[in-house]
Amino acid sequence: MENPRKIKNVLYEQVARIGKVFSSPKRLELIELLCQGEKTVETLAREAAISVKLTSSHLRELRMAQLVETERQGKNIHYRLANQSVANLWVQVHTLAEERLVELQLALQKIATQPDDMIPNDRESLLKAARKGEVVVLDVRPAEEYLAAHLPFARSIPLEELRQRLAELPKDRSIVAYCRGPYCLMAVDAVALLKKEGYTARHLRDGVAEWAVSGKSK
Amino acid sequence: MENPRKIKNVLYEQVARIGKVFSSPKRLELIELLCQGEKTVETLAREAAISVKLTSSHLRELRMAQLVETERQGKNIHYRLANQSVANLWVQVHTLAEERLVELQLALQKIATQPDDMIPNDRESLLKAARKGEVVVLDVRPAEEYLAAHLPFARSIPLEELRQRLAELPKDRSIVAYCRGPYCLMAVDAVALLKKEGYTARHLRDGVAEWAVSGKSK
DNA sequence: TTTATATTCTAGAAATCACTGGAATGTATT
DNA sequence: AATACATTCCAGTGATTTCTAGAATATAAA
Repeated sequence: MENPRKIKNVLYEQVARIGKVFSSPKRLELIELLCQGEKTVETLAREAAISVKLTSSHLRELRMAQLVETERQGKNIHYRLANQSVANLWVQVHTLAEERLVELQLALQKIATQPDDMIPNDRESLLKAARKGEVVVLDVRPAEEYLAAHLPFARSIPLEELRQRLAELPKDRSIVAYCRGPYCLMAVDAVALLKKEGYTARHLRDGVAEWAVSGKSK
Repeated sequence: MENPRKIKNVLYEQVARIGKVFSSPKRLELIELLCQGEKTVETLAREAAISVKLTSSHLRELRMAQLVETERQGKNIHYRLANQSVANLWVQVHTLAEERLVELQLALQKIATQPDDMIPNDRESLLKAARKGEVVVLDVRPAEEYLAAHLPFARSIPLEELRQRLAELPKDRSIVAYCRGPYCLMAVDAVALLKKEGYTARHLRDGVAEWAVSGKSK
């Protein structure tokens, strides 16, 4: 048996490899995007608003920590999370951050313009209402992300197409929009647009990854 | 409303503050120690085998990320985790690391000398056997850690005292020892000692923090 | 075969981090 | 009041990280 101290050092160093991945804001944003489904480097770069080169080097870190897998499809390389635990860990980390960091709580308050716009996280009753058709659950993310995974009973109208496709939505029922999660502004924008057009609309704070942690996504 | 990109940057930067804490091997070890209960700086330094100064500076990082709380008791300052979510996150991080990193799996194999020494993680049946008194669940951590929290039905004999207190243990029943978790060697040592002395002994891979994640610790 | 496209690799600059030693702070003991 | 003890703060050094720019690679299209 080797020196116990050396063995321990190896163990904690290995765990720290995972922690390191979650220590950079840009990488966190890439992970959140990958929680929405597999994406190419170019797409990730565009959606995270950073250069392709920088995206590639952050993805390299994710690869070296075995947290993503890649697959070449023609000219593009598609990245996806290695498994559901990675998405779960992202949710745990940002949830803990929201619990503990006042600065984050304050920044989040800036997003939710009116408090009434956000519905409480009572998943059971939302699910029930959605099943009965009392509310329309609206996924405003890009169509590919909806196809990769979406909440039960959700309909897809990407934010970009929402203005033209308003007619598809009923005015006599409450609309609940959601997007990638609490740091995504698409659902907020969707609600603002819908309310201006005379709809009853609120938005859901959580995205698919957050729901999955509670074991209710589809 | 401000520039959405700037708001997002603030959000991810804040979450990264939490991630950064988990990106250093020494800090991870300190967190694991704090999962066992509150401790002084000196104790943490000794148990993590690093200098008090370095311990203090790592604890400073934990404090600045609001993940620990401190309380002065006489000459000493006691550190404790801010809440259970911090311990849960540690468990999630090391579990993911064990899932994904071959290097970690290999290093862990070096610890568990004989595979039979470790019992499978069937918590229900262990609990049942412990309740009936068919097995003795033995906590070999220091007494303070046992007092802070321990598994149901567990008895405390710190590893240091085990040799002198062997008589307290029955030879006709199976003994299941546990310690701080999978990276702690105390339970392994305890089992080695017990087997040499003619006891039937195995060890539990998980510690209190790992059990708490499944909601079964006391 | 040439050209365009998507991605990675390499090198370098600026910022940050881990760690060490010395000084400072705050509490308990004498 | 003086001393000892536990802990933190500060300054400095070497290592690491983030990001940018240029070169290299691999595939698809012409």
